[in-house]
Amino acid sequence: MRKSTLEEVAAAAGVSKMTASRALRGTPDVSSETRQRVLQAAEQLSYIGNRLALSLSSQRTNLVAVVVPSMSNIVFPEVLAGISAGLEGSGMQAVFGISDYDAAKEREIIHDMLSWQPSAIIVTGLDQPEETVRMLKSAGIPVIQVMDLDGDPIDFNVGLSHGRAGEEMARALVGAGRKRFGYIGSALERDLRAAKRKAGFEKVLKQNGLHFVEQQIDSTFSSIALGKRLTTTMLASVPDLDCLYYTNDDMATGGLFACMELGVAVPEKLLIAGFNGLDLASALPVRIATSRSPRRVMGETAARLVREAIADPDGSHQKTIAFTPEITGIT
Amino acid sequence: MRKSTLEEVAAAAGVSKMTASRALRGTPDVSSETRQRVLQAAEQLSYIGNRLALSLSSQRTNLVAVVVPSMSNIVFPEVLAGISAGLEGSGMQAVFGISDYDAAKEREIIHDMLSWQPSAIIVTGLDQPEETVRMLKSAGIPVIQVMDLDGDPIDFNVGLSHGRAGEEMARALVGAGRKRFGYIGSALERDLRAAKRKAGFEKVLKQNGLHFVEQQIDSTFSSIALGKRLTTTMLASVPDLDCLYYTNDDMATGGLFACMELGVAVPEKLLIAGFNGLDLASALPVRIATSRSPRRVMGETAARLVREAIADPDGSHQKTIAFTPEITGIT
DNA sequence: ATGAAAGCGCTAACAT
DNA sequence: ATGTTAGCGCTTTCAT
Repeated sequence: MRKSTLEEVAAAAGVSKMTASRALRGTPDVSSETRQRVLQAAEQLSYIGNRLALSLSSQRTNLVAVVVPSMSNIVFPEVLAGISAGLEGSGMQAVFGISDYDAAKEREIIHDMLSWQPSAIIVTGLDQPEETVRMLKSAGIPVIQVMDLDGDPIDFNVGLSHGRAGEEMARALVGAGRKRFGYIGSALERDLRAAKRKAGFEKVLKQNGLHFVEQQIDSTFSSIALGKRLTTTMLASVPDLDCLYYTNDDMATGGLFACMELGVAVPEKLLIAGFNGLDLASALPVRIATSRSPRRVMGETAARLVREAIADPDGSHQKTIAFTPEITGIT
Repeated sequence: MRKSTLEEVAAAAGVSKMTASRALRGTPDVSSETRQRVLQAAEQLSYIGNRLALSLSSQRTNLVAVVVPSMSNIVFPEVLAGISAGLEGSGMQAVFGISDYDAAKEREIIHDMLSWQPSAIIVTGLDQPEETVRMLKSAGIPVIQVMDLDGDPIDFNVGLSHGRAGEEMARALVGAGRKRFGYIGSALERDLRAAKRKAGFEKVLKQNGLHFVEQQIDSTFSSIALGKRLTTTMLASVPDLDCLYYTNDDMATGGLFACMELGVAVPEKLLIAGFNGLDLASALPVRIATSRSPRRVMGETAARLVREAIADPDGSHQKTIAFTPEITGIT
């Protein structure tokens, strides 16, 4: 079955293209009788409007491009869900791209997405290289950078400070009396926000005359299995740690599982700390420490900024919205 | 900065639109000197081609629409990752939509996506209502239904039989000597594949003169927390079960955590069985039974079918590709 | 190797 | 309430 066009629908209804277009879009000034005929003709022909033509002609796509580093860590789908929910009812639609934590790929994907003429673009983090920044700036649409706060925003910024999150966690753990710290990480050269947390954490350790007694950083991405493996290894060589800080909750959960198998008492002997505040973490049979980040809300907030910026392009809007993660699991 | 057009690039390079277009796309018959001038002009103007115009004019978008029910269950991102990877290098690009396990929303999203004139469409499952099926059929593009096998495919089909997966799991558990079965589920009226697994499981139980001694089905979606809660409740009222079958691994993991807190020996006293074969499940300190489904490979396979169908639209292609889940964790 | 004309399917702007 | 004209930015086709 060939794709039918507006012209064919119009012909079938015995009206002009323009009238058919109006009827289909629900413009008020069409007689209800005519509208009926057009709708019926469209139905009859299984007509589906061509948005390429629509958007090219009307000069707006109502597309919101969103670029995240990964889909395999549940936090990003959660942000996306927040964005989608926040866009609901606005007539705008989110389109997602994955950069795989790769700056070059991110540049390419942003370029690709911009070629679809989105009405706004949401990207992850503030650490895009200069060339990408230039591209985003010259796109002439609202740019929202989400999830991080440590850096210079291009335009709008919704996120939290990962440096501070690391600091606060260290402060809380030191305050809880922990002294012999280890660090277990993954892909820090790519996951820059995780690196910022680690840096903040170390800074506070230093202020307290402490340091990481041992650290192990893998080059692959975070996963429960990796956290488990690295923890097993580390505890074999340095059994007297009393606190382990991880890239995130996935890694920390793996660490907890390792402890359970090894019979290490958590948190009495060893306190385990991650980041994110995943649902998984709070269901665990043993409590681990974590910083709860409002991922869905950040997505919803980014969507709200998009809507406001598009509804009133010349208005003066609040450019930065900061969130503070809440630390849980330390008793 | 206003968006620049091909015409402006051409003017800046002192050539016609057509020559500029050829140079930018790398058509062979352009003098390298001219090409240089055009590329430089484009660079200078931060030119980004307008794909709306490109696609409208050339009559192909190279878009592959993909509709999945959810993003909050990691299995779908995994399928998407497989699709994206399988499309790499083909010049085609995946675009994702989420139906929230809602047939009406799915219909709407498919309609929306079709209006972008994708070159192919991948949808989840075989249970679309008639109207949606009609829409897909009349789209005139390859349709690939993924993840399920139990039903009548519209066109291409890549998946596994969830009915059989349930049967096989029941067979294995009965074979392992389990007798007092319970079922813990969630949102079965929406997650039809989970319902098929349960039906297959019950069929085999019946063949063996057995049945679910107790079942608890919540109307919300699966999660670790929900599995934990339902399990705690069920074990309080029926403590003598020796096997619990769950919607999926998330629920089963919650069940395991409940058992750990209650001090119920897994699997000695109670065997816990899920579905999916998540990485999470294999990292658990205690082994649970599961059916490992090849999610990423199904995505890659769907992408392969898309490429083949588009490369050779009139060729005769294999229409159905079946996978068999592997059962693990039963000793 | 380069250019001119026509058109993809729709809507904005202006009639009537 | 309906129709006409022009044009969105690009590629296709046909010249040269």
